[in-house]
Amino acid sequence: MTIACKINKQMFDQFRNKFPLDDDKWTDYTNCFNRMEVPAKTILIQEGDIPKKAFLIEKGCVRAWFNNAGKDVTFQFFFENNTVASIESFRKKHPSTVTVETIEPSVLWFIRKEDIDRIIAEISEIPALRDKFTDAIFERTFVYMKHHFSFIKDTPQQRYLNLIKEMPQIIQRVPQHYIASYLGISTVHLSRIKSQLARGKS
Amino acid sequence: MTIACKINKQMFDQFRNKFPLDDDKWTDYTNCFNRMEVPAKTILIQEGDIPKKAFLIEKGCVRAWFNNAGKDVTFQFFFENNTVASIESFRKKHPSTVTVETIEPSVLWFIRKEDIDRIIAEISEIPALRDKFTDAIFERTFVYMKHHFSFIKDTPQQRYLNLIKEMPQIIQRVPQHYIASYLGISTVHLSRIKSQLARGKS
DNA sequence: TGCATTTGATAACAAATGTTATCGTCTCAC
DNA sequence: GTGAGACGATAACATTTGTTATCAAATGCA
Repeated sequence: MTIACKINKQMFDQFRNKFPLDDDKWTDYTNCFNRMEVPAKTILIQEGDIPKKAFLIEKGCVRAWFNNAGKDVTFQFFFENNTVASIESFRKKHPSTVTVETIEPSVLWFIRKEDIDRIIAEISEIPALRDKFTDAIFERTFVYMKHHFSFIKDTPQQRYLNLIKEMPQIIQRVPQHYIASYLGISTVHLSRIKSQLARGKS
Repeated sequence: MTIACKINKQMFDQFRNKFPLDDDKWTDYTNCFNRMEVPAKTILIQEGDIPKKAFLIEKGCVRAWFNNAGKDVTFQFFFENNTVASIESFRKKHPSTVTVETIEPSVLWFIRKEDIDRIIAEISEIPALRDKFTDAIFERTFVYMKHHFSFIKDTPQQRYLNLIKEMPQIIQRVPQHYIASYLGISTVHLSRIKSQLARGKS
């Protein structure tokens, strides 16, 4: 099921100029990534396990979800070039509170936690890269802040409109009941919102 | 209205052992903080302005809120020993998207952005302190993640119960309509939740 | 002290949202 | 192919939540 190899790293070329590293280090780091192709509904991280890997998506899409009173609640979606990790588990060494699962057949690059830790430790000594890392964490924080904002102030319809504005592809690629739980509403209500919008526009 | 001074830094002693710094640096850093006493409803950061200061609360409480279609929506509460800053504005040099305002008469210590930037740059060269800083950002991220979780999966009543569990003091110290908007519900509904809980328990 | 304002509870009604059930379409494994 | 299950729309009804209005108590300020 999993086909891993260490060749064909041209996928990473698009990121090359973003990291001021010499070629040796670059090769070292990109060599930590292993390619894998998996079908839809493959579980990458299991809720309750301590995750040992993070993933970069070359092709496909992925969701993070958790079980709430028997129902599955989707927490986040990931698409091409997103990195997927249970950052809270990585940081706190707790079991993951979410399951991470492919939605489509996907091409992923995985990297082991030991390697991530080493790379972070190394780049933290280089101010420019350390700042990049800090920026990345802040960006993630701001995304969640924005979600918090949105849940406090917006109606479900507005949240839906925001979502299709920010991730238009989501409509085509993600089953609607995942989107509904991500928005915190029932599938029936999402369906109603869609038909309202369709009627309103015609 | 603002009484600032540079003496009486014993307030900071409680944090002394958390920071592996020599005494000179410690004095340098704590000297960047200025004490101020302000009445309730003092605006510390104005929505739309580029904030120049951050605050540490010695005594009192503070809320961050923003204007949404004419209504004020409370985003976050702060109590003793919390630090208050518009981190997104600091990081991105954007105008603040929230107003920060005292709820009670408060004793605060403020620090200027230039000083923060210098201190962060300096401690980033010391691995132990750099890690503390990174941890702090992650912690903030996890708090917002938890909020996001909660809005997706919990009812308003559950969110209210969570809140009084995590910040019991909030009930005594914060007007209920601020709490309602923080929970994303109307004041009437919060009132109903409270009376339901009271009836259920008796 | 006394008055204006803020705060909070409650009722009545309106609107939003959830639940359950049904149906048609689509997809995918065999 | 084909049959089971996944998916999405819709209806009918139940429940939750919001809105507006009213009142009483608490609070702050002149």
